[in-house]
Amino acid sequence: MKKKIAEDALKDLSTEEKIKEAARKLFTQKGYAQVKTRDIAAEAGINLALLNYYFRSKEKLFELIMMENFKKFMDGISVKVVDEKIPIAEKLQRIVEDYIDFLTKHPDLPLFILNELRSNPSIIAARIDTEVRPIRSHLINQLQEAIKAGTIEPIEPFHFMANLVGLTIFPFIGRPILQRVINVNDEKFHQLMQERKKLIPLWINAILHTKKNLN
Amino acid sequence: MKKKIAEDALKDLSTEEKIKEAARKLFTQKGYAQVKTRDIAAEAGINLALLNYYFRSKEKLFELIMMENFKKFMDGISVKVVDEKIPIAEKLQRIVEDYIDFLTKHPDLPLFILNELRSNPSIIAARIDTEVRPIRSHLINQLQEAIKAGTIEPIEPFHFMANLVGLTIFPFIGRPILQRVINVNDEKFHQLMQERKKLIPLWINAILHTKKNLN
DNA sequence: AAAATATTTAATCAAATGATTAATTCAGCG
DNA sequence: CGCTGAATTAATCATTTGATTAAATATTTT
Repeated sequence: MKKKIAEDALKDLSTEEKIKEAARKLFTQKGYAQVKTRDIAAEAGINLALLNYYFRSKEKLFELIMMENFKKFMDGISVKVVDEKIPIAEKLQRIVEDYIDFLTKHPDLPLFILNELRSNPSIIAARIDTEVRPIRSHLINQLQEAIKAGTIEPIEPFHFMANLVGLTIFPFIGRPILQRVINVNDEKFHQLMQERKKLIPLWINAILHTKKNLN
Repeated sequence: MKKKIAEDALKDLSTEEKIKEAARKLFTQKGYAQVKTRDIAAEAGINLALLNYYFRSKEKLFELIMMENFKKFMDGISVKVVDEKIPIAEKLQRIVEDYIDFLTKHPDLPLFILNELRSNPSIIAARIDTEVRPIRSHLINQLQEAIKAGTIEPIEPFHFMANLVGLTIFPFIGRPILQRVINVNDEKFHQLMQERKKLIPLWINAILHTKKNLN
């Protein structure tokens, strides 16, 4: 019964949770094939057999992490967006702000999801239909109403969505390249991401008022 | 000596080239760890031992593909951009058009590079310094001159670059999600990408004329 | 405390995987 | 042809890797 003096960072967790945390970290960072069960065991500081004892197999454990990650990713999008009847400009501000906060906390998630989606389209595909479509349709409807009302210029919903998501997520995905090319340190990077919370809505707004968006 | 009647698509190549092509396809699509040497041998239609005979090891072969991919990725950026003294608006048109054509031909490259860069920062880092910096500095210089001249509103070079690259590349990276969320078929997708050749420069231009780009 | 149950460990297994070897076939050349 | 080196093959090796087992330890229940 040695008293553990704040030993291994967050490691006063149960064995099961230690394994899951280690798996989450490694899988999310490197993907399924790159991570060996022994890596997870080492990272969690537990015996290899315990992984199978608690989670039956590497694949089962991965699927668990996968689903949790995907849920996280989706929740990051959907919060506070669906029901409220606020104007689109203000809604964009909230979406972008929330999602940049989210990406700051989970910078590895987008690449994980994109990779998973490429190598395993079917599993995630279904969840997109059920979980993302509602949000999309709500937002896109609002967009199209604004177009009809003449408030903004016509634009393909695909372009609108690609721009919104691209402007928000890409800096985090492309961070290693961008930061090196433009020569920006970590502190400056985060400062810039905070700026983008205000700037992206402005830019999207500018885009939505640019003529000749169609044809 | 059976006459091969246009047998296996592009497979009148030498054995060495067959292996390389198979490796390029699989590595670029799935990454190093997911691809087994036996997969490459099968895809190339050759005996497993030939892989080591020609390329010594899986790792050597991967590094070769890696470097070629990276070079491709960089050439995609740098063409026609550096020296010419054309105005920034027109230069953007060329960059975007060239790069969308390039991405249409090599849609798997961005994700490959981003993954490689995350798991292996050092190797590629050096090449960014030598190969990308010159282009960057030229383009950024031109941007900052335009800002000084009052032609465009002030903007952080990082934001400018992230927006340009993000708007151009992200639709290709996020294609599986976007296409499903917005419900766009493959033909429509390519049509939209062609549209973006004209639209992205317009949008960037709108962004560059948005006030309060800096806090 | 004793029994029962849950957790943990060390050792080992079987399959997968990267690599090598030795033998065989092929191609060019005198 | 018959020789020579390159190309190819089948078989095998050694290591890695996911998984299992049986024994040991800890915890809970009675």
